[in-house]
Amino acid sequence: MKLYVKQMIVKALEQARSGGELKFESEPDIVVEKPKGTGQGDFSTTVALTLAKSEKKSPRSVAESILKYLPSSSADIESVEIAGPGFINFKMTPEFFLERLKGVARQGCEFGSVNAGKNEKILLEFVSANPTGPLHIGHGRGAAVGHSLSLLLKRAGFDVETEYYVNDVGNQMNNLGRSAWLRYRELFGEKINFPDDLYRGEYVKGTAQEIIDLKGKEFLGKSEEEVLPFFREFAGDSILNGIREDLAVFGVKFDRWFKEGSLYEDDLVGKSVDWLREKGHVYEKDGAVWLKSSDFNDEKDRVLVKQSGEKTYFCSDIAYHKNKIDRGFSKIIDLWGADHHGYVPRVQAVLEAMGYSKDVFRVLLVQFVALKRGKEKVSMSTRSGEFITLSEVIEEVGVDAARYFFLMRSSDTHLDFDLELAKEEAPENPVFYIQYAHARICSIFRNASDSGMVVPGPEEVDLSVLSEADAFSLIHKMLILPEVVEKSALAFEVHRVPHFLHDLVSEFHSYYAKHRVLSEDRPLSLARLFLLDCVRTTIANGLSIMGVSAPDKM
RNA sequence: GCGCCCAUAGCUCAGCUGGAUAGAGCGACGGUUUGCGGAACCGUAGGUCAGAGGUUCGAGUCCUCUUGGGCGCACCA
Repeated sequence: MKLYVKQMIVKALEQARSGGELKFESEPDIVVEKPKGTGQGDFSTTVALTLAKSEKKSPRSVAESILKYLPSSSADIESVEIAGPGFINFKMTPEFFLERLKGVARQGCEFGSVNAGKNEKILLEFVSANPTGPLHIGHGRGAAVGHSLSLLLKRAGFDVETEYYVNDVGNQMNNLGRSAWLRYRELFGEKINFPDDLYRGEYVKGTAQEIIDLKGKEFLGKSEEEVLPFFREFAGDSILNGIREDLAVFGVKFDRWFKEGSLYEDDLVGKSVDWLREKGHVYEKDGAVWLKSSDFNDEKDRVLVKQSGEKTYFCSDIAYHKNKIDRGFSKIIDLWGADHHGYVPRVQAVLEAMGYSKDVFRVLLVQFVALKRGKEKVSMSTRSGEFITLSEVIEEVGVDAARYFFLMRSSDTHLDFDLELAKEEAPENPVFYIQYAHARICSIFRNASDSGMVVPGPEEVDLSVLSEADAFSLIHKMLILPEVVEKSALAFEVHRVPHFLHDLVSEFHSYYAKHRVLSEDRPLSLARLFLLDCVRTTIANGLSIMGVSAPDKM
């Protein structure tokens, strides 16, 4: 929609230049926006202000030069005028908006899709929590943001795949196996002094019980060495299955679950090290193998292979990221908890050492979630294993509210998640505010069909009876969705979607309160039904990006 | 000590590549319905955009410093 105005300005600028009135060399950035104030038209541009300096003229006189070459009125434009320090304001005709409104109905659930991504292949990795314990609320934020981001990017025309990286090797898995083994013996009555550095959470007892149910006392009396492989794998699989289930309940699915272990099966890890060594980025010191990451903006060098001969987590991560790029993605995006930010330069360094372009890899950091119950902070201590799990939160507040709350804030600020507010079916709860609007519209449709009226199609509806300013304001708002999708996708900022929806819905409720939809005036009723159907579509499409349902009734 | 993130109304937060008078929600106060869902609507109060410099025609937005908070600085994953 703005593009249309922008193109007009571009044309006018070109003409003004060939007419000798302006002398800019390269086309300036043209900002077109919806003015905040009333009486400032439907669109506004600041080009004249931007150009003023290089043209060595006052902004207003630049604006006047541009204005000469703009159509002062047409089928789409009602008027163009200069305002304030040099803004050029456009007022559009009703037909301009009404035609585009019909477009919303024609596009239906496709409305809001754009092709800004041009089918670029993106791999989005998120959650990727170690299978050493159930997902907690922080992972929930990552899951909601990651999944919605994938939906958003798809809507914006990217070819997106999602992936969960399963860290199924290494020390933590050994610790998990050992924890299960100790709990197993404990369940048979042995007195265990449970070490602090192992997993103390209740869930490990559950896993131990599962093993007993399956294998009985088969392992009793054996050495840790003997039983560890079984316990490690069993516990890991059991917990991973739990994670899968939790995510499924949350509506989050992955295209692929990528196991760290598979990198070792194909020796991709060893090959990556060899390859880096050939390039001269690897050296040996103190019996370990190091990467010269300090050559690539990392603060110091990093160990790839420990003295013990074991490879570090970083080492397999190198192979993993190389593998991702080799699979043909032009962009790989990782969503990490903010506590991993120190790890970013390291991965960037190694990818650069490997010769990949800097902007292939992008990390999005998601800040912490503080759980609250009203004013009270709910303490979360991972050490004791006493944290609130994602599934507990979902159980308490529901999928829709949980997802909405995770998505409503910019992910680079801390999030206060208020359990009381999220589960309240009250006006304070923003999820219900939006869903309520959708249900309300559906309810009007039900009433309409009771009196023999159906929402008309875009080809048959007569919208000329829509004249109130509120309707046009509502239409303008709806038509912004494609821009919201494009901009938030390019910025990787999902939170703009719920903010847009909240604004839109607020205008709808206000319209509803002022203008009765169903009345004796049949043509007007039909036109308003059509208008609301488009609002409904817009709400539903927006909610679908968030993975939140759009209910017909509540 | 070094590095990253954050600081906007009483609270929780928006503010898109710098643009017109800084916006919502909640909370507070007051109002609206014998009609389409009152889970709603309308109004009032509430701000030195942490502080100080700087760049600019123009700064909440960009730069520097200070203060305050979060996080990270492993041969853990």
